[in-house]
Amino acid sequence: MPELPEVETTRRGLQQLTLNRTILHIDIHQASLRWPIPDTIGDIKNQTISEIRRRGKYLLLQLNNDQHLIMHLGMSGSITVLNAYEPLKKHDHFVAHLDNNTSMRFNDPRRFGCILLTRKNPEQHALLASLGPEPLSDDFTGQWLKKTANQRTVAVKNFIMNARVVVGVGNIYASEALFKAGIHPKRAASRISLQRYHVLANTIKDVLAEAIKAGGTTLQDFSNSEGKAGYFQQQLAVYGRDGQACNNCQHTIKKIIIGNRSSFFCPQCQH
DNA sequence: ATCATCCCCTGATGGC
DNA sequence: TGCCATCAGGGGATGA
Repeated sequence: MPELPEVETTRRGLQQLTLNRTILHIDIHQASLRWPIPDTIGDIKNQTISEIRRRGKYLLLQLNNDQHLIMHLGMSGSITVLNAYEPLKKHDHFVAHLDNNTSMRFNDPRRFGCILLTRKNPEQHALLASLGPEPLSDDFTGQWLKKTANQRTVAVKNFIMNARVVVGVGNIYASEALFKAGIHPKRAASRISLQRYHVLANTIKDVLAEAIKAGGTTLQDFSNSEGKAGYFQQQLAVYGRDGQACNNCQHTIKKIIIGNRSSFFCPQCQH
Protein backbone atom coordinates (compact mmCIF):
# COMPACT_ATOMS: atom_id res chain seq x y z
CA MET A 1 0.00 0.00 0.00
CA PRO A 2 1.76 2.99 1.24
CA GLU A 3 4.54 4.33 -0.90
CA LEU A 4 6.52 7.47 -0.20
CA PRO A 5 3.63 9.93 -0.68
CA GLU A 6 1.39 8.03 1.72
CA VAL A 7 4.13 7.73 4.32
CA GLU A 8 4.97 11.42 3.94
CA THR A 9 1.27 12.28 4.30
CA THR A 10 1.24 10.23 7.48
CA ARG A 11 4.40 11.94 8.74
CA ARG A 12 2.90 15.38 8.25
CA GLY A 13 -0.26 14.38 10.03
CA LEU A 14 1.65 12.91 12.95
CA GLN A 15 3.72 16.06 13.14
CA GLN A 16 0.55 18.10 13.52
CA LEU A 17 -1.08 15.79 15.99
CA THR A 18 1.65 14.19 18.09
CA LEU A 19 4.74 16.43 18.12
CA ASN A 20 5.80 17.36 21.67
CA ARG A 21 3.13 15.10 23.10
CA THR A 22 4.04 12.70 25.88
CA ILE A 23 3.17 9.02 25.68
CA LEU A 24 1.33 8.17 28.89
CA HIS A 25 0.90 4.48 28.27
CA ILE A 26 0.63 1.94 25.46
CA ASP A 27 -1.57 -1.00 24.59
CA ILE A 28 -0.39 -3.88 22.45
CA HIS A 29 -3.25 -5.85 20.98
CA GLN A 30 -1.19 -7.84 18.48
CA ALA A 31 2.60 -7.91 18.79
CA SER A 32 3.05 -10.22 15.84
CA LEU A 33 3.81 -7.91 12.91
CA ARG A 34 6.51 -8.34 10.23
CA TRP A 35 8.77 -8.62 13.25
CA PRO A 36 7.44 -8.81 16.78
CA ILE A 37 7.00 -5.52 18.58
CA PRO A 38 10.06 -5.67 20.87
CA ASP A 39 9.77 -6.28 24.59
CA THR A 40 11.57 -3.00 25.19
CA ILE A 41 8.65 -1.05 23.73
CA GLY A 42 7.58 -0.17 27.29
CA ASP A 43 10.57 2.21 27.36
CA ILE A 44 8.57 4.75 25.40
CA LYS A 45 6.22 5.30 28.32
CA ASN A 46 6.53 8.84 29.70
CA GLN A 47 8.70 9.85 26.74
CA THR A 48 7.90 12.90 24.65
CA ILE A 49 7.85 12.78 20.85
CA SER A 50 10.45 15.39 19.95
CA GLU A 51 10.87 14.96 16.20
CA ILE A 52 9.19 13.04 13.38
CA ARG A 53 11.17 12.19 10.27
CA ARG A 54 10.82 9.89 7.31
CA ARG A 55 13.45 7.80 5.55
CA GLY A 56 12.09 6.05 2.49
CA LYS A 57 8.94 4.33 3.68
CA TYR A 58 10.06 4.28 7.30
CA LEU A 59 8.66 6.71 9.88
CA LEU A 60 11.10 7.72 12.59
CA LEU A 61 9.68 9.12 15.83
CA GLN A 62 12.42 10.54 17.98
CA LEU A 63 11.81 10.48 21.72
CA ASN A 64 13.22 12.64 24.48
CA ASN A 65 15.55 9.90 25.65
CA ASP A 66 17.03 9.74 22.13
CA GLN A 67 15.48 6.40 21.34
CA HIS A 68 13.63 6.17 18.04
CA LEU A 69 10.42 4.42 17.22
CA ILE A 70 10.78 2.99 13.71
CA MET A 71 7.47 2.31 12.01
CA HIS A 72 6.70 0.84 8.59
CA LEU A 73 3.21 0.56 7.12
CA GLY A 74 3.85 -2.51 4.97
CA MET A 75 1.12 -3.14 2.39
CA SER A 76 -1.97 -2.23 4.36
CA GLY A 77 -0.91 -0.11 7.33
CA SER A 78 -2.14 3.28 8.51
CA ILE A 79 -1.71 5.40 11.61
CA THR A 80 -4.49 7.56 12.99
CA VAL A 81 -4.63 9.94 15.91
CA LEU A 82 -8.13 10.17 17.34
CA ASN A 83 -9.84 11.24 20.52
CA ALA A 84 -9.23 8.65 23.20
CA TYR A 85 -12.91 7.78 23.45
CA GLU A 86 -13.18 6.78 19.78
CA PRO A 87 -13.62 3.00 19.64
CA LEU A 88 -10.77 0.85 18.39
CA LYS A 89 -11.02 -0.67 14.96
CA LYS A 90 -10.26 -4.20 13.91
CA HIS A 91 -6.50 -4.54 13.37
CA ASP A 92 -5.57 -1.62 15.65
CA HIS A 93 -2.55 -3.59 16.86
CA PHE A 94 -0.76 -0.90 18.81
CA VAL A 95 -2.10 2.17 20.62
CA ALA A 96 -0.11 4.96 22.27
CA HIS A 97 -2.14 7.16 24.62
CA LEU A 98 -0.99 10.76 24.56
CA ASP A 99 -1.22 13.51 27.17
CA ASN A 100 -4.01 15.46 25.45
CA ASN A 101 -6.74 12.82 25.52
CA THR A 102 -5.88 11.46 22.08
CA SER A 103 -4.36 8.18 21.06
CA MET A 104 -2.18 7.15 18.14
CA ARG A 105 -3.37 3.87 16.61
CA PHE A 106 -1.32 1.62 14.34
CA ASN A 107 -3.69 -0.38 12.13
CA ASP A 108 -2.47 -3.03 9.70
CA PRO A 109 -4.78 -5.83 8.47
CA ARG A 110 -2.05 -7.81 6.70
CA ARG A 111 0.59 -7.23 9.38
CA PHE A 112 3.44 -6.70 6.92
CA GLY A 113 4.31 -3.48 8.73
CA CYS A 114 6.55 -3.18 11.77
CA ILE A 115 7.12 -1.21 14.96
CA LEU A 116 10.67 -1.27 16.28
CA LEU A 117 12.59 0.66 18.90
CA THR A 118 16.26 1.52 18.62
CA ARG A 119 18.79 3.31 20.79
CA LYS A 120 21.19 4.05 18.00
CA ASN A 121 20.91 6.48 15.14
CA PRO A 122 18.03 4.94 13.18
CA GLU A 123 19.88 5.60 9.92
CA GLN A 124 22.41 3.02 11.13
CA HIS A 125 19.74 0.42 11.79
CA ALA A 126 20.12 -2.67 9.63
CA LEU A 127 16.85 -1.96 7.83
CA LEU A 128 17.86 1.56 6.89
CA ALA A 129 21.63 1.41 6.56
CA SER A 130 21.84 0.51 2.88
CA LEU A 131 18.94 2.54 1.53
CA GLY A 132 19.44 4.56 -1.62
CA PRO A 133 18.86 8.31 -2.02
CA GLU A 134 15.61 10.11 -1.27
CA PRO A 135 13.92 10.69 -4.62
CA LEU A 136 12.92 14.27 -3.76
CA SER A 137 16.47 15.22 -2.77
CA ASP A 138 19.18 16.63 -5.01
CA ASP A 139 21.16 13.42 -4.49
CA PHE A 140 18.73 11.63 -6.75
CA THR A 141 19.52 12.33 -10.39
CA GLY A 142 19.56 10.71 -13.81
CA GLN A 143 23.31 10.52 -13.39
CA TRP A 144 22.87 8.39 -10.27
CA LEU A 145 20.41 6.08 -12.03
CA LYS A 146 22.69 5.65 -15.04
CA LYS A 147 25.72 4.95 -12.89
CA THR A 148 23.80 2.49 -10.70
CA ALA A 149 22.22 0.68 -13.65
CA ASN A 150 25.66 -0.12 -15.02
CA GLN A 151 25.40 -3.64 -16.56
CA ARG A 152 22.22 -4.62 -14.81
CA THR A 153 19.74 -6.67 -16.79
CA VAL A 154 16.80 -6.27 -14.43
CA ALA A 155 13.64 -4.63 -15.80
CA VAL A 156 13.71 -0.88 -15.17
CA LYS A 157 10.46 -1.10 -13.23
CA ASN A 158 12.03 -3.49 -10.72
CA PHE A 159 15.16 -1.38 -10.77
CA ILE A 160 13.41 1.79 -9.58
CA MET A 161 11.41 -0.19 -7.02
CA ASN A 162 14.66 -1.41 -5.46
CA ALA A 163 15.18 0.61 -2.26
CA ARG A 164 18.95 0.41 -2.69
CA VAL A 165 18.59 2.28 -5.96
CA VAL A 166 16.05 4.85 -4.75
CA VAL A 167 13.66 4.71 -1.80
CA GLY A 168 9.94 5.20 -1.73
CA VAL A 169 8.94 4.17 -5.25
CA GLY A 170 6.43 1.33 -5.05
CA ASN A 171 4.21 -0.46 -7.50
CA ILE A 172 1.83 2.40 -8.31
CA TYR A 173 4.29 5.23 -8.75
CA ALA A 174 6.79 3.07 -10.66
CA SER A 175 4.18 2.48 -13.37
CA GLU A 176 3.11 6.14 -13.33
CA ALA A 177 6.64 7.55 -13.56
CA LEU A 178 7.65 5.19 -16.38
CA PHE A 179 4.55 6.16 -18.33
CA LYS A 180 5.32 9.86 -17.98
CA ALA A 181 8.93 9.20 -19.00
CA GLY A 182 7.85 7.15 -22.05
CA ILE A 183 9.94 4.17 -20.95
CA HIS A 184 8.73 0.58 -21.29
CA PRO A 185 8.65 -1.03 -17.83
CA LYS A 186 10.37 -4.19 -19.06
CA ARG A 187 13.34 -2.45 -20.63
CA ALA A 188 16.63 -3.61 -19.09
CA ALA A 189 18.03 -1.02 -16.69
CA SER A 190 21.38 -0.99 -18.51
CA ARG A 191 19.72 -0.26 -21.85
CA ILE A 192 18.52 3.23 -21.01
CA SER A 193 20.50 6.31 -21.96
CA LEU A 194 21.66 8.97 -19.54
CA GLN A 195 19.34 11.40 -21.26
CA ARG A 196 16.32 9.19 -20.66
CA TYR A 197 17.38 8.63 -17.05
CA HIS A 198 17.37 12.39 -16.58
CA VAL A 199 13.78 12.39 -17.75
CA LEU A 200 12.90 9.43 -15.53
CA ALA A 201 14.45 10.96 -12.41
CA ASN A 202 12.35 14.06 -13.05
CA THR A 203 9.10 12.17 -13.65
CA ILE A 204 9.66 10.21 -10.43
CA LYS A 205 10.08 13.50 -8.57
CA ASP A 206 7.02 15.01 -10.24
CA VAL A 207 4.74 12.05 -9.64
CA LEU A 208 5.72 11.72 -5.99
CA ALA A 209 5.42 15.46 -5.35
CA GLU A 210 1.99 15.63 -6.98
CA ALA A 211 0.81 12.61 -5.00
CA ILE A 212 1.96 14.22 -1.75
CA LYS A 213 -0.03 17.33 -2.70
CA ALA A 214 -3.11 15.14 -3.13
CA GLY A 215 -2.60 13.47 0.25
CA GLY A 216 -1.53 10.17 -1.28
CA THR A 217 -3.38 7.42 -3.11
CA THR A 218 -6.13 5.43 -1.41
CA LEU A 219 -7.04 2.18 -3.13
CA GLN A 220 -8.36 0.27 -0.13
CA ASP A 221 -6.66 0.65 3.21
CA PHE A 222 -4.73 3.86 3.24
CA SER A 223 -5.92 6.76 5.35
CA ASN A 224 -4.10 9.78 6.73
CA SER A 225 -3.64 10.41 10.43
CA GLU A 226 -7.12 11.88 10.68
CA GLY A 227 -8.59 8.78 9.08
CA LYS A 228 -9.29 10.45 5.71
CA ALA A 229 -8.53 8.99 2.27
CA GLY A 230 -6.05 10.47 -0.21
CA TYR A 231 -7.25 11.44 -3.67
CA PHE A 232 -4.29 10.99 -6.02
CA GLN A 233 -6.00 7.87 -7.41
CA GLN A 234 -8.09 10.30 -9.47
CA GLN A 235 -4.93 11.38 -11.28
CA LEU A 236 -3.48 7.94 -12.03
CA ALA A 237 -2.63 7.75 -15.74
CA VAL A 238 -2.01 4.01 -16.10
CA TYR A 239 -2.17 2.15 -12.77
CA GLY A 240 -5.32 0.04 -12.66
CA ARG A 241 -6.44 1.40 -16.04
CA ASP A 242 -5.83 -1.66 -18.22
CA GLY A 243 -8.34 -1.86 -21.03
CA GLN A 244 -8.96 1.89 -20.93
CA ALA A 245 -7.68 4.51 -23.38
CA CYS A 246 -4.31 6.17 -22.88
CA ASN A 247 -4.72 9.88 -22.08
CA ASN A 248 -2.02 10.73 -24.64
CA CYS A 249 -2.74 8.56 -27.66
CA GLN A 250 -6.03 6.72 -27.05
CA HIS A 251 -4.30 3.35 -27.38
CA THR A 252 -5.39 0.69 -24.88
CA ILE A 253 -3.48 0.54 -21.58
CA LYS A 254 -2.02 -2.93 -21.02
CA LYS A 255 -1.39 -4.91 -17.86
CA ILE A 256 1.56 -7.26 -17.61
CA ILE A 257 3.27 -9.06 -14.75
CA ILE A 258 6.86 -8.06 -14.00
CA GLY A 259 8.61 -9.66 -11.05
CA ASN A 260 5.32 -10.99 -9.72
CA ARG A 261 3.76 -7.52 -9.59
CA SER A 262 1.13 -6.05 -11.89
CA SER A 263 2.46 -3.39 -14.18
CA PHE A 264 0.52 -1.00 -16.38
CA PHE A 265 1.75 0.80 -19.46
CA CYS A 266 0.84 2.20 -22.86
CA PRO A 267 2.38 0.10 -25.68
CA GLN A 268 2.23 3.12 -27.98
CA CYS A 269 3.83 5.73 -25.69
CA GLN A 270 6.43 3.61 -23.90
CA HIS A 271 9.52 1.99 -25.46
C1' DA B 1 26.74 -8.80 -6.71
C1' DT B 2 22.49 -9.60 -9.06
C1' DC B 3 18.30 -11.78 -10.02
C1' DA B 4 14.10 -14.52 -9.63
C1' DT B 5 11.12 -16.83 -6.48
C1' DC B 6 8.86 -17.59 -2.29
C1' DC B 7 6.83 -16.08 1.76
C1' DC B 8 4.66 -13.47 5.65
C1' DC B 9 -1.08 -12.12 6.39
C1' DT B 10 -6.09 -10.65 5.89
C1' DG B 11 -9.69 -9.24 2.97
C1' DA B 12 -12.07 -8.22 -1.40
C1' DT B 13 -13.67 -10.06 -5.60
C1' DG B 14 -15.16 -13.18 -9.11
C1' DG B 15 -16.27 -17.78 -11.04
C1' DC B 16 -18.65 -22.00 -10.34
C1' DT C 1 -25.24 -19.17 0.14
C1' DG C 2 -20.63 -21.39 0.03
C1' DC C 3 -16.16 -22.63 -1.61
C1' DC C 4 -11.99 -21.88 -4.03
C1' DA C 5 -8.65 -19.31 -6.60
C1' DT C 6 -6.61 -14.96 -7.46
C1' DC C 7 -5.06 -10.58 -6.37
C1' DA C 8 -3.61 -6.49 -3.41
C1' DG C 9 0.46 0.43 -2.04
C1' DG C 10 6.30 -4.16 0.71
C1' DG C 11 10.37 -6.23 1.23
C1' DG C 12 13.39 -9.80 3.66
C1' DA C 13 15.39 -14.47 2.95
C1' DT C 14 16.96 -17.79 -0.06
C1' DG C 15 19.52 -20.15 -3.60
C1' DA C 16 21.06 -20.20 -8.37
